[in-house]
Amino acid sequence: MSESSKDTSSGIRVISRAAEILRTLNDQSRGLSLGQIASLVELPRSTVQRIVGALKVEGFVIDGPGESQIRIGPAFFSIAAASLSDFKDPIRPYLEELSGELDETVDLSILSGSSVVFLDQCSSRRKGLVAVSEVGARFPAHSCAPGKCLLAEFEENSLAQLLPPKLDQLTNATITDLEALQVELKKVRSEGIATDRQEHTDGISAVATVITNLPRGTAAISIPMPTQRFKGNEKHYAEALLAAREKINHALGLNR
Amino acid sequence: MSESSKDTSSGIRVISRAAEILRTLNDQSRGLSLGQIASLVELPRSTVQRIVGALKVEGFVIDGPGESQIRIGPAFFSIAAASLSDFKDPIRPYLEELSGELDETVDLSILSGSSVVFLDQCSSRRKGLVAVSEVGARFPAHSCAPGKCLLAEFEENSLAQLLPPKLDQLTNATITDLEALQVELKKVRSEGIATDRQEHTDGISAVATVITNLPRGTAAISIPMPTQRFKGNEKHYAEALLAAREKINHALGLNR
DNA sequence: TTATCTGTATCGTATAGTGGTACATTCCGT
DNA sequence: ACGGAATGTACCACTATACGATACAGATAA
Repeated sequence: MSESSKDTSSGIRVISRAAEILRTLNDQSRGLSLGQIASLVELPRSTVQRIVGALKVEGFVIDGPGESQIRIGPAFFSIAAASLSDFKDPIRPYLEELSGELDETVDLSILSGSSVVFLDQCSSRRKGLVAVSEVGARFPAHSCAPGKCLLAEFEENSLAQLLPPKLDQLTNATITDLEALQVELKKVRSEGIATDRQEHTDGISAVATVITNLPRGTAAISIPMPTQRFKGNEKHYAEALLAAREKINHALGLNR
Repeated sequence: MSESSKDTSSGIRVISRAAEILRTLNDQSRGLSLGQIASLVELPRSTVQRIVGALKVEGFVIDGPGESQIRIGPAFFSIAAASLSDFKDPIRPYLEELSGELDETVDLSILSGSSVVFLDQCSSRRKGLVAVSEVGARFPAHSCAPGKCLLAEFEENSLAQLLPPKLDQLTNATITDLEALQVELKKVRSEGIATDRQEHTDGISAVATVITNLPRGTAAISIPMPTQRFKGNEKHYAEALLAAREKINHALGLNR
């Protein structure tokens, strides 16, 4: 019913609050003060201070040099560093192979809330125009190829909760209407390929597909490139991507 | 002793419990069942199930393919991936420079509890014998060069709580006595360099130094190599390391 | 069959987290 | 120099909240 932002919905309240604080901290890599966090997550400062204090003890957050510099802490790195390798390493060889074959950049990414996060990248050795995004970068999911193929894995009706109420417009090709996005995702589901035609960055297009049933969840592989190289070769890149996916699924023993 | 494992000591109980569950999961990268977790962290299964449930909602843990496959989840990656880059990227160029200059592997690591975790690595292009440890790997801190220089940053009396009661012996050069370790650390503090003479792995020696006051905490830079190349050149490598540290401190505007 | 795992659900209880309120500092723009 | 508004830290009565014993369905094994 209507009402409130009882979005929490389930689980232990402190934990969902702590998680929200961590997500908030992660967005602002400059660091935040207790008060800033409190107003961003809409909780009393005293409550935030206790939770942050607890997270600090565990190393999940850390004080920066000065005041108002609370940030994501090293415990996060140490836990993630180990598991991140488990995630990336098995797929890495296939990214390299695909990248070498096409001589284009290939990215590995996952969904984090309504954003795509890039976990790994194989750069092409090509000179001249190359599309590169940083590992660790976040893109709004609705605006890029890997995001769209990851979103396509969800039920139609669960998307509304997942996505923000308003879809940001990044270029004039960005899909900002939920209905239009649903139509697009339907196409993605049937083709197995998502295409981004300058929807995130002018001049850059991309294709992507999804790898499901990985031991740690679902990831996307994408190939971004200058639109000029993409035009006319859409099919070529899509097929290479699907072939790579097939190879990965087979090699890692994923069903589907 | 006395009593209980009230090691928690501070913070919110659920959070320290959740953190312990996460650390436990991270150690066993194969995944664990609720019951297994429960017995490892010594909590009732129902309690573990609620906490794990809450963590699952937030994406911090995820179910693996089958049963008894609870693991670290993608939310961890997505938060860490972004912040990890913030941590590594500013230092990376200097690692590369040092690695190129010496033609040896250079590692970046941090302390996680009583372990060292490797966050980044520049491999030498040298043929033949090269010392490589995986990014994400964990070494007991007392047994390796980066670990010793990170431990040297602590007060003498706080070490006893930080380290496990018994120091594991990995080779017959490993320091397993706390007193002896304290003496060694005193030397590390005065010289600014920690040396590992086959204390972690037979045949491998290493030097390391510490970078303090980084925006996200403290890290170590280390150069592992076959003992045969290290012998007689200790000073050469130590000086290169200190010079690199100076350069980093200056470039990143860290005091000290 | 029984025994032992798996994950899931229920529910009365009191513990554990909550958040108002207050304080010492420090850094602003008066 | 002076408020005013930040900062982080601390206290504490209240009751909502997390706790964990207990139970159930399903799977696997002996």
